[in-house]
Amino acid sequence: MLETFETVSKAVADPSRARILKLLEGGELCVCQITAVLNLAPATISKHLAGLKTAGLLQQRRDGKWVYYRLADRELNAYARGFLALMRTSLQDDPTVAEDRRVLGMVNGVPVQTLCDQGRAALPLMSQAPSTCCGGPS
Amino acid sequence: MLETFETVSKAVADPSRARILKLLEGGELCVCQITAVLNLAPATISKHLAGLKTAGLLQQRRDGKWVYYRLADRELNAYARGFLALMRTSLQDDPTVAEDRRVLGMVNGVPVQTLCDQGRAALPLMSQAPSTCCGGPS
DNA sequence: GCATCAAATCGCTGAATGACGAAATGACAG
DNA sequence: CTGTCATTTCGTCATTCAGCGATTTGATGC
Repeated sequence: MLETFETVSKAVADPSRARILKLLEGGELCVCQITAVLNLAPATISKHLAGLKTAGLLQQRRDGKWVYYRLADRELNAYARGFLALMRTSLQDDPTVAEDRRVLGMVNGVPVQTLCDQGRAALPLMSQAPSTCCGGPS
Repeated sequence: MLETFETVSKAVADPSRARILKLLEGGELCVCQITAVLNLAPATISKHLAGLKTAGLLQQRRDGKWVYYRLADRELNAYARGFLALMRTSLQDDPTVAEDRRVLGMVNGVPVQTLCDQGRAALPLMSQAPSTCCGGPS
């Protein structure tokens, strides 16, 4: 029990994984969509998703070449349920989470296929790293 | 915000710190009492307590030579409040937490002064490590 | 003052973990 | 069957962190 609690809380206690959970509150997403929003290496995202799934926080669905993840709705252990509920009321006004949601909006405007092909370059305008274009730090 | 959330969730996501939080749900305790129950080095306990305090989960009170810690009731940030509430409904039936409560019962039967002097040796019977007395593993 | 003692801090070590690139997996198209 | 491509796994590196002993801090009492 303590072990399960530890697994779930450790899963939540990482900024990248917390961002993923907040992203998925809007509904299921393909791995490459999550990767585009968080702007991390696919291997890194994959490992985070595996950890969240192990903790019982996420469920998985395969559709052709793509794998979609969503917040667990059944099969969740008692602690996963509690933490997901807590997440839902947390970080609502966090700037990073808000920015992620904004980028997700752009990501949703692009077919998954295009996104997988081109990654962040597929997004309309403003992408890549927090860039210094148009007069960033000198 | 994400940073605060991370601090609080990381603070909770450790078995020893979770045990401390569960212990303090029964009311404030002196450092040496917590040390006796968890059976860890004082330095380790002190570091955990400092971390929990930094996260806004605990408050501190000095009484002579002793320092008492309790769950934060005011001054707690939004996340600390949420996590403390979650903790209260979690691990209620966990064996480790139950054992801790049992040991705490014995600790409460001993004056703090005696406890500080003798540590776990001050407890009535059954103490030290999960011992193998009376026919443990052969 | 000065000794005492609980607690906190410092410095260290071993283990766990986040991030990545490279290679393996597994589903699909031809 | 073979190639392609999204995802996962593997191996590695750098960082973080739990735990402890040694030392310092700070309040008490003589």
